[in-house]
Amino acid sequence: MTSTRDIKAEEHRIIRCLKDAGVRPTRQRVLIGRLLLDGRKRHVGAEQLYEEVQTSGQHMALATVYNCLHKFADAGLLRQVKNVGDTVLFDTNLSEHYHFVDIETGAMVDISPADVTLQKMPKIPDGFEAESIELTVRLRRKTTS
Amino acid sequence: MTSTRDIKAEEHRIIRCLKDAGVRPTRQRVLIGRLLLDGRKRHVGAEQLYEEVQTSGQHMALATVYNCLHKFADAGLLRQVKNVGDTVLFDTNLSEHYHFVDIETGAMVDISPADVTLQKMPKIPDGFEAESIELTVRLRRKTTS
DNA sequence: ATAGTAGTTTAGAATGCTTCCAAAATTCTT
DNA sequence: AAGAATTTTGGAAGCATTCTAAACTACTAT
Repeated sequence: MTSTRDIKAEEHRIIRCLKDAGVRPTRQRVLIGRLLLDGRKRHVGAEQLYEEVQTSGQHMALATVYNCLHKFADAGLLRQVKNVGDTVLFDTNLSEHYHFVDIETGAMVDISPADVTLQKMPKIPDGFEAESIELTVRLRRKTTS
Repeated sequence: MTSTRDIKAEEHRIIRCLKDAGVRPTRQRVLIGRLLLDGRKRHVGAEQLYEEVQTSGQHMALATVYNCLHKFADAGLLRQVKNVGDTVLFDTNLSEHYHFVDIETGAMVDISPADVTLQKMPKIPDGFEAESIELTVRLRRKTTS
């Protein structure tokens, strides 16, 4: 059971979090913050998040969900994941890590950097710097033949 | 100067190549084969290839370009690249390698597997097998400040 | 508090890449 | 050369995402 007081406390935490990140805490952003910035590590798409918002009883334009996600990502509260399918996903796990991706379902599972060692790294071309390193292992369900 | 005879020889090479891959060598596929299966390693999108076809003086529906690219990829003549931007690219380099991607332009440069060492690899989840391992280094142009 | 202003939200339209469609054309087989 | 199967085609449709311009809301200075 989540009391009204708990919700208020949670809201304050989110509002502080948003302000610290330089993001104006609007009603919509606080709600999305509550859904995404709760410590759970997950990979969300706009459409899916939109549905979660509806389920929570609130309404919000789909465009707003997109706006928020991008704003959060720009502010460093989320990370945009670019390796997968047709749809853009956002990752609540901000620490360095990599991904397994099920090519059937698109489901993603994190790979801890402890499980991978990039011993030798290629030389970055002159005039550039690495913005991110993405390692993705695509998985196929084994044929049980 | 490319003689008519050279073109015929090239065409035969492509036709054999397609047949060997189990792909019916239609006029359109042979033309695209001439453009893509010439040994050059590059990353092409449908729209771009469509323009190359036009430039070559031939006509072909855009849908056919998409069809061909997918058919070629299914047949193992090309490799679909999934890490980048909004647009699907196909890679003529079939050997194992990774990519630098300029986040501004989307331009890609191959990374030789000789330049990277994946010393330790994460354990593949039960019931799955790795279909591919993608390593992408996103590059930002250095701010010359 | 209040008014002003800068930033946000909104619904729906617009975009752009890709796929679908059903008819016409082409390729392979016999 | 005829038949069967596969491809091509142009345009329509689909879909995730972005755009738009008007209404609204959060902050700031009064």
